[in-house]
Amino acid sequence: MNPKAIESKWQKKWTEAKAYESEPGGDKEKYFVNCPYPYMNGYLHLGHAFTYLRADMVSRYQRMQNKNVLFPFAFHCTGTPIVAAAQRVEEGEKTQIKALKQMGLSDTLIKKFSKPEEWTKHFPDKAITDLKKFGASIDWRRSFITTSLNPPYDAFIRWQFNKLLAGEYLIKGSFPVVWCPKRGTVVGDHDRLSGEGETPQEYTLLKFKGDDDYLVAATLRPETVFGQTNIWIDGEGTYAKAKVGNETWIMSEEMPSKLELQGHEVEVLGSVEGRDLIGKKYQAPEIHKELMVLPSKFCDASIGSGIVTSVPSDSPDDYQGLIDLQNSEKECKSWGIDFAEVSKLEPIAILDSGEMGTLPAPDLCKKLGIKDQTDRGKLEKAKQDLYLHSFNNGVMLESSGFISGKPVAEAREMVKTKLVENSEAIVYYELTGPVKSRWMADCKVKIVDNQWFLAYGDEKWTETTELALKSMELYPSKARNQFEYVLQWLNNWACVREKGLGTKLPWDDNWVIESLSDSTIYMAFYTVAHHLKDLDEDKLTDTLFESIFGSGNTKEASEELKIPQADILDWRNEFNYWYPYDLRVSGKDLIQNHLSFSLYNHTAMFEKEMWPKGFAVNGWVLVDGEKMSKSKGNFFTLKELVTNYSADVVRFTLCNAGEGLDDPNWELSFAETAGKKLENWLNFVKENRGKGRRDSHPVDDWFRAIMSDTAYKATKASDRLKFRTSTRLLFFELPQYYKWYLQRVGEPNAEILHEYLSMITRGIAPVVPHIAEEAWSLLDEEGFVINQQFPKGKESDIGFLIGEDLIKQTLEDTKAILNIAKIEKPSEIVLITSPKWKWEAVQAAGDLADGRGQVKLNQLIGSFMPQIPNDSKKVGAEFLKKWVLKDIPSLGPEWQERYKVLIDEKAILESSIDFFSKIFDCPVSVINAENAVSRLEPKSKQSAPLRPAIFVS
RNA sequence: GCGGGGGUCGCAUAGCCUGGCCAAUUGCGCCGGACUUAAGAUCCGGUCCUUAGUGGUACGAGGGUUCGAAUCCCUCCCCCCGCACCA
Repeated sequence: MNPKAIESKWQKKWTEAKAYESEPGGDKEKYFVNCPYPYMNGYLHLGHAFTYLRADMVSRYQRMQNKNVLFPFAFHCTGTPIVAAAQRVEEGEKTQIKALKQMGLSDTLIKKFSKPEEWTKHFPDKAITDLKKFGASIDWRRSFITTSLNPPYDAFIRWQFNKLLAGEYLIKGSFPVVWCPKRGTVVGDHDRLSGEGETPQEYTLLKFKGDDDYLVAATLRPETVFGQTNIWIDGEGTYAKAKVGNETWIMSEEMPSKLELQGHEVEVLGSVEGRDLIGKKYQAPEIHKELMVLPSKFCDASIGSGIVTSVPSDSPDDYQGLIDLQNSEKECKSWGIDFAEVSKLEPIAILDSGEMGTLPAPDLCKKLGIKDQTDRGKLEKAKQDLYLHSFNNGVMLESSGFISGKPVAEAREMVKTKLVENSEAIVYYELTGPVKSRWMADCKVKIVDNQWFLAYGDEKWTETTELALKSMELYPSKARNQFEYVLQWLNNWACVREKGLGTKLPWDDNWVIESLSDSTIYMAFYTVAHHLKDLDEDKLTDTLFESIFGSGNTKEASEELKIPQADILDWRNEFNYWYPYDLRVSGKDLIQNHLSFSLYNHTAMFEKEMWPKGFAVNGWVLVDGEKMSKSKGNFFTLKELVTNYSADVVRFTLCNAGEGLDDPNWELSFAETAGKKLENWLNFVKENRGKGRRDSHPVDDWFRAIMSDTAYKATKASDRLKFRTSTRLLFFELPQYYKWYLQRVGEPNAEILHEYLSMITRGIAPVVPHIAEEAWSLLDEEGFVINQQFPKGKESDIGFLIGEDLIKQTLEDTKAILNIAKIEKPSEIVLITSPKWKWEAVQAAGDLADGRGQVKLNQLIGSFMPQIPNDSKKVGAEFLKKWVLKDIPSLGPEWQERYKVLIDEKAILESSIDFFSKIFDCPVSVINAENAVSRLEPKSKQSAPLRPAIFVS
């Protein structure tokens, strides 16, 4: 039977049996697992599949641990990408249309994709089909899409935001964004032709007061105002004169429009030549000294404000610029400035930067041997080094007024605040580098007013959230470090947008709630989604949601909304039954936003008992060690993979790809051979079911112990979501033991064989449910395998396994020796077990060992030599030295444990003489070294406990 | 730069937290054998070097702690993820 047929057969049966439709109640413990819904601008791909498979495996595993499991799923449509893509289709943009064509969409269909609604219909439908074929154990009744296209969800989000506002988790403010002036929109990283990663950077724009105008200069280091000596300007450049508020400012020609975007009223009055400003004096902020305007070459009228304040003590550029002028009277004359006055200017020490001293810029310029201000390479480096060093180590000196004694980092904020309060400066933003939008325009910084923020920066809220994190289980536990860091670092999050799909802000419908903010507590919505689907829109009110999820009174809600109170109570109970969720499975990239946001919002919206119980994070799927990407041609959709390989093969390969935080690796070679492996298992079950002998064999117990041990380990691994480990144990390692078992007993015991078949079938069911189900039916077992118990077992103690290990080891050693000796067909094999005194020696050593496992040689020899038979004294001393002291004291507790029990090696080996003779096809005998004579004697000296000497000829 | 996770015998993976049955798991690949007209599949054996056995070298590089280090500590090199208004 081909795997596809098997898969659809069982999928149909599961659906008919409503195997995954979860209802609250019953005696079982509940388990609620979920994963982030996918964004619906394309088909599900390998990356999605990995995370969803993990959730699915957990769901199946927990079900097999006798729990009532809920695993729901939904689809995300909020935000700009769908709208933007639809817009591009509308405009007939070629790359967008080509992309859709590559997805296999017809031309007529693509035309429909100019409407966002079409995306939100088409892709979720396909995703459901794909996931069903993938064998996902999802309760589809509870599915939904986000945004105002789905009224119940829309209303749910409105309730959330009203409640957040009431709880003062939402605050209002302004916010700098990267802005495309051409398109009039915010430009995220993926909307850029160049300049990815560049962001708005906050500067302090210093104002220098003149007679009837101001010069403005942007600085990153406002604390250095105390060291200002002059003002730099581009003598060759042209500047703009503009009215800003009630003042007249002189600045670069680019700047008025930037200021305007940043919320200032600006009117350009005319222009000023840089040359005309040189030699003039302006009053510097904070220090209120008159400073002269001087020309420089590093100043560029097209960058920033085109004007720079000069702090030669701490800025290499400024220092070098000053030195250059002071070195050239001629240069000064040509600009018409007073050379004598320029010569008097000296760096003013303002901060102690530790090992770089109090005048770091001059020192550094001299040290690096900078020629002049055109020596850009060296100057840039000096600037970089100095900036970081001062920020991290600098402490302000006495000369720096009210901030003296403060570290630079603190002083910077204080100075900035004071200057702004005194109207001697404003806060101003520049991009960290040039950004070009996809609409070919140079981007600028815009200040968005009236922006709403989720106050993730709030200390109290963060504290509560940290508490929530503490109570959570994380998989793998290593991920906790990252979470702890993120909670510290998260700042207020701008949570509304001017454009895109989504839910309108309840109190201001000019704003749409942003996509990361409308997906923080929706796991709660799953619990009742199917009940709210057909409710009239006018009943979807805050009252309703508050009575289901919050502290609302159900009777009052019932009267107000004309919904039977029993219904509301049912819904409320269902929420209380499933919530909180036990586990959310996600990619590790969501730690720093979505998962943390979700935690914050849970603490804001729900009582402590409803806070999430677990997060599992995983890496990003690689394909044969490479990142998956469309351009590399290794981009696979879930659909094509399932079509090409079958669901179980994809599941098996993905499960084998990796676990933990590391990036899982999809191996094509594994995928190619996985189908065969699974088929072999089915065949194996078919051939072996009902077989086996009825009587018992000494090795049976050993294999039972191994099976139990394997089951125990597999359960432990699965509890930690390590399904690869668990599958390897059951599907790859246990069969290795089984092989050995067969080799030893010839025919397996019937009961054991059945347990073996059943155990592996149940054990692999979370990973490859279809094949497992088929195998289960071949075993003539009752019910679905997906509802059976996952294999249970217990850890077996070493003592129990030791005998079989001895045989295995001896077999391997014998083979190795034959190999080395190049004996193809031995005529005789004698296994010589170690004499009793050697055992006693090893045990004595164990007894004498101190806490760290150390044994003193003379002590051991002294106490033990008398017990050694006379004829063995010499050998005995050697043995003690070589074996006991070399190995025993240096080996750990487990090793010592092994030798504690005196086992009868001879009996064990004798019981397997038949086994050995069959393998080597020659007579095999076992003797104790004490009885070794003539030709066997020399060899017998090599015998050691659990390591018999082996004589071959 | 900052924060997090990593680097293991051709490739991929386990082991590391809690040091000692660790020349180190498992899958793939490769080599040899059986079966077969042949191929595939399957099964068996091998896959660091050396040796009628217990040796050497080796877990990114270099130091350190220890009787003992893949495992603990330090330094360096390299790879991945994230650094925000974006799903």
